[in-house]
Amino acid sequence: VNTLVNMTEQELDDVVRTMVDIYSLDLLVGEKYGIKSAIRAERRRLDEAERKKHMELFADIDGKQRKIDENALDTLSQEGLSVEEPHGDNTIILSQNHNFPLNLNTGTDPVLLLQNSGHLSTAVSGLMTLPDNNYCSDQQLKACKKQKRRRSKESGEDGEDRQREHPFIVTEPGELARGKKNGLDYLFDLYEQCGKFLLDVQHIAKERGEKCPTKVTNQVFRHAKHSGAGYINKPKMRHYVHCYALHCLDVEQSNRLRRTYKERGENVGAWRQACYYPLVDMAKDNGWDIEGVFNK
Amino acid sequence: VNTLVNMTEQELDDVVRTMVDIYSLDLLVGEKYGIKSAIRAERRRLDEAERKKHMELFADIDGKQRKIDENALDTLSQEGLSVEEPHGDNTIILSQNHNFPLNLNTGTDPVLLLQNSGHLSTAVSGLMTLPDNNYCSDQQLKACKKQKRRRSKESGEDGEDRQREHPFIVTEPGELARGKKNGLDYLFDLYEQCGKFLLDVQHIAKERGEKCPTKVTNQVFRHAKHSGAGYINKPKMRHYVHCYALHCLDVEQSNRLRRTYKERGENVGAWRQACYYPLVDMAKDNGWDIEGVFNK
DNA sequence: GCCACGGGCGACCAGCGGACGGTGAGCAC
DNA sequence: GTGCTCACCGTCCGCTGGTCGCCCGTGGC
Repeated sequence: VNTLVNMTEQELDDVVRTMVDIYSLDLLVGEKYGIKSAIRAERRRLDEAERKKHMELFADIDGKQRKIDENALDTLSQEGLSVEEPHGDNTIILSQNHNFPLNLNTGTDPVLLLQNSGHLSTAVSGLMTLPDNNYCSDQQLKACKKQKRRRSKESGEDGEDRQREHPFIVTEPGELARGKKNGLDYLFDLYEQCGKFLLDVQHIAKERGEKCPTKVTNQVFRHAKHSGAGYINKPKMRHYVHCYALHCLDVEQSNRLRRTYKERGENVGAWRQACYYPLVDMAKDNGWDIEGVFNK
Repeated sequence: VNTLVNMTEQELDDVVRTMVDIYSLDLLVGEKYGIKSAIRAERRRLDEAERKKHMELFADIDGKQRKIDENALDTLSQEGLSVEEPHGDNTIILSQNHNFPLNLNTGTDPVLLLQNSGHLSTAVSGLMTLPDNNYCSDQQLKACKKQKRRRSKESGEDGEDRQREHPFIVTEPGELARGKKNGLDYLFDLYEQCGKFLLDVQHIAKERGEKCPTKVTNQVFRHAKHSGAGYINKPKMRHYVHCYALHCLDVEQSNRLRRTYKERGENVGAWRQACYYPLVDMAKDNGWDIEGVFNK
């Protein structure tokens, strides 16, 4: 409990990042398991250890408070552990809450935070009208992140009470949907956006030396929503995945399908169904040769 | 809804397997999302569709029952869908419950199953002393898999009421632990076994064209347990992960550490802690050169 | 025999991946 | 205006990955 404690935060971050990378390799080789998480855990443990030391200094000034402080710290750091994920929230401004060891405030509305500390220091008061706050003190802040927050109006795409998106219709490539409908080009664009949001999340995670998703996870959807892209949601994106896949694997065929189905006046559901078959055929026909198509 | 239905199970399996592989590539390139699951879903949908057709033939014979049959089927097939995973259970005998579409019985004690049907047909009786049975009928058999089962006595490693494993002590390489203790060589052997179980699970999954884990998942632990390796469990394996990692990355250093700590008479906890530092140093020192060590 | 230590692993939890189907928007007439 | 089609996405669910701490095995005395 010495070498590491003497390292700077930056050094630790590097170490963790490197270990993470080693770990991935590890997995690919299929030999060993979990260095990454071990290191992450260790890092957190050490962070806490350091914090504790600092606290002890404080405590020495006020001996009586000491026990309490330490308990509080334990609780908090435990919270800190379980927070890891929600980091992703509110991170549109990429370089904001960087090396903040305890990320309790990160992603929490500043106003609410103030409320909380106030309440906590004065005892569980009856003044609290917000049920969430009650829960917060009861459950030791566990649910704070779930708090409703005002719509972030980052990059224009705002929208007040978020209406349901217009349904998709089968459009041929380049065609704009008429009436209150959305076209398939727009649908595919949503996937591109999703990809961008994934990159965002990955960068943020790497920057923090934390768990870094390899695919579009719930967290990515959350990030998208908080970044103002409320029109992106899991059920929808999952629904049309394979359509987008076809589009990526074989634009020609995808386009042909779109034209055919538009011509026939089929609805989106039918088109969506139809997208399975070329994919399956593709897989069946040349099993492995398809790889080439994927080289971006 | 024709091309695919005409394919044999075998063909479908191939297709799915291929699609799965494409999907992995997909992820690596970081371009698209979820073909695999789409195909899996589609496959299930088709399976069900076929089943339904069969049922309709049955139903035509007894028109009155038809509605009921279909409802039952819906419920059951829904069950079937969510079961996917537990497939892994009881699979030590690889070729036993193969193409069983609804695996409700799979992994359930035959005796208990009998009890269930009896009770279900006669109403919720007061004879039931097993609380689980109640739950079973209430929750439409959802919890049956959770039922305690008699210990499978596959490959010798039996053990009646499974005692807690002896604690580990720090041993030097090759040294057998004295008294009621286990040595570190044994610990590392557990990880090797874990790796074997992972391979098992992967093979089984591939064989079935189903989700195939890339690392040691809960399912692998389950498989290990059901295969008679009850002495392997998640908390333990996770606890010592990084020790095993060190052992794999640098046996020399790992061995040295073991000797030192044995000499000093340190306990396992201290040794475990100590295993972090060489790893971190390793990562710190030559960031990327460590890759070489991983080439098996 | 008895006690104190320390660690094995049962059981818990948040959040994940995945899925369904009720609203309610939308267009045709 | 009216009706009825259909698909968007709120909301659910079985698990998973990750963790904690109780219980009890264990060795020293």
